Amino acid sequence: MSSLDHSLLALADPTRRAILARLSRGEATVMDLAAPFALTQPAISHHLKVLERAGLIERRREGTRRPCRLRPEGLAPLDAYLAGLRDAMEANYARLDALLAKNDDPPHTGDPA
Amino acid sequence: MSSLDHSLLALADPTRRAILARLSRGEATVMDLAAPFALTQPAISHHLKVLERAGLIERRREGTRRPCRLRPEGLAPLDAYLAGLRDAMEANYARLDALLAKNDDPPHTGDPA
DNA sequence: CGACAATATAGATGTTTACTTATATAAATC
DNA sequence: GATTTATATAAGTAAACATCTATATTGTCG
Repeated sequence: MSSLDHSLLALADPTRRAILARLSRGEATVMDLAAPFALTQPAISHHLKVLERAGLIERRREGTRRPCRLRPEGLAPLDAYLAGLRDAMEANYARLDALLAKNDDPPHTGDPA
Repeated sequence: MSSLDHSLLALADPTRRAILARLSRGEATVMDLAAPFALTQPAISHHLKVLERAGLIERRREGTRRPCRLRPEGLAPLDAYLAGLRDAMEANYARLDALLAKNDDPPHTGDPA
């Protein structure tokens, strides 16, 4: 599974985005995160694993706690993909525009009604 | 459901990203798209509906065909979200860095080994 | 070492999602 | 108007996912 898959799957869940939003206000432990979300601790642990696999967060050990924090580099694969996709979209759009502009006389497919 | 949800859910599926990649080489009909993907036509139709709901593609009528093409504006919600997330991540990171730099003497938690 | 605290893992369950086949709709062509 | 072509919708199924409860792990403190 590609890094892009992991990133997009991680972000596709609203709970995980909420966790990221919470983490953007600073480090938090699993219990910290579980509280505002009306979810059990195992559920949060699982979400954190998904976010970690995606490279969007990282965790350190602090005694029995495992505080998480955001990991900015984790966005790189997504950024790269979106940049490429945007380029492709705009290039394609420009090409279509050019094509449509050229076709003042309709082709053999009875196209413009 | 937010526009962001729709975008991320749409992109989270590899088949749908492959469809976008194919569309970046130009317009295509449902049958055009079904061929290289070893999927049935209804499956593709469903994926196209998801992509359209996300605003990532648009379709026109051409007789009995429904050619699809990419829709660049569709990326705006995602771009906005990612920009905000990146800012939050970097701000948080900078804040942590500052914090760690200030703590040359370790705190009461036996932190740096 | 024993009890407690924070997190992880396992197993089970309900819901969603991707997919299939079969059928319906819509437009073109004869 | 009947047949064919392109797509959409419906109904069913299997796999994936988020979630829970229960339990295991790991580290701290008395």
